[in-house]
Amino acid sequence: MENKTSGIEKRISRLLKAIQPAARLCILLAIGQGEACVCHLEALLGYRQAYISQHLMALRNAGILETRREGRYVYYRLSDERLLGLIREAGRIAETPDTELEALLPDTPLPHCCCPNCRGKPQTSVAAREEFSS
Amino acid sequence: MENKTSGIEKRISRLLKAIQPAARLCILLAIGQGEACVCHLEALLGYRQAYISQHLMALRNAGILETRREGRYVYYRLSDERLLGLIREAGRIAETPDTELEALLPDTPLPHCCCPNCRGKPQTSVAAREEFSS
DNA sequence: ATTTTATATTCGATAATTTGAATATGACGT
DNA sequence: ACGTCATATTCAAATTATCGAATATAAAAT
Repeated sequence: MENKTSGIEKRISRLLKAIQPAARLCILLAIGQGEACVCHLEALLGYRQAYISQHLMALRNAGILETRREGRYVYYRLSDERLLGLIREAGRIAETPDTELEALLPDTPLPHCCCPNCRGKPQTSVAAREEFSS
Repeated sequence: MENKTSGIEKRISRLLKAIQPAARLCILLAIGQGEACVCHLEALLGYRQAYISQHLMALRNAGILETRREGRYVYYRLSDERLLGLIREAGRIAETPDTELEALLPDTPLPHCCCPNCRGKPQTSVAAREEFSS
């Protein structure tokens, strides 16, 4: 294959490939502009711990996520906030009403999460998230 | 795997997956806001015809490209111009200076292209594209 | 020290993607 | 009708991604 591709598309390709799997989009949206620890994502998204960790590792290796350790908890945050905008724009193009996406962004205490940010705090209607999920 | 993913991420995922391969990004950038036929892409990108057609088919199946037949030529265009913005934003996030991306967008006559748009027209500096490509 | 809790890593089987090669189709010129 | 040019499709092999299962590490609690 005589490839005339400049390196730029390859970088974009790597970025898109890293965020493309649905589970990773969920994770990124769940983290949003804030931070989230693994147990939070576990409680929010209903995936198993190891599964989430694998995706987090992939995203970290791609330079998309950064971590902060605090005791036994590890908090993940986006290394570039523009990523959220990118995903939102993709959502618009994919014929998603913007409102639906917003509903996925919240960063609120969860009943089944063990992390300091969730424990003992009041719970919002967002936890009703499980309802409209498959 | 007890998946709590709503359908939105899946739609985004499908979109990103469709445009993610580097060859498809090249194709989409080559088409730009205008139109391009297969032979044009062939001449511009240096891929083989069948290879390009395969990617075009995938993009068409994903609803990203539309076609217009004119004689024996088939012209492809983006079904949604916002896709270019999406790719550009991804380029920015992937630490690509915007100028580099712009250099990939032109829609100019090519020396080795047989299509009506290229044949017989003067050639611009853009055909020097082959130089800085791998 | 040992256990528990939170998170990370490794491994392997299955599934999906990629890409070249060969071939097919469809339109035009002769 | 036949050949040729532009494009599309099919097939299969090689590569790569996905995801569950098992296990490892790291920090706190006991």
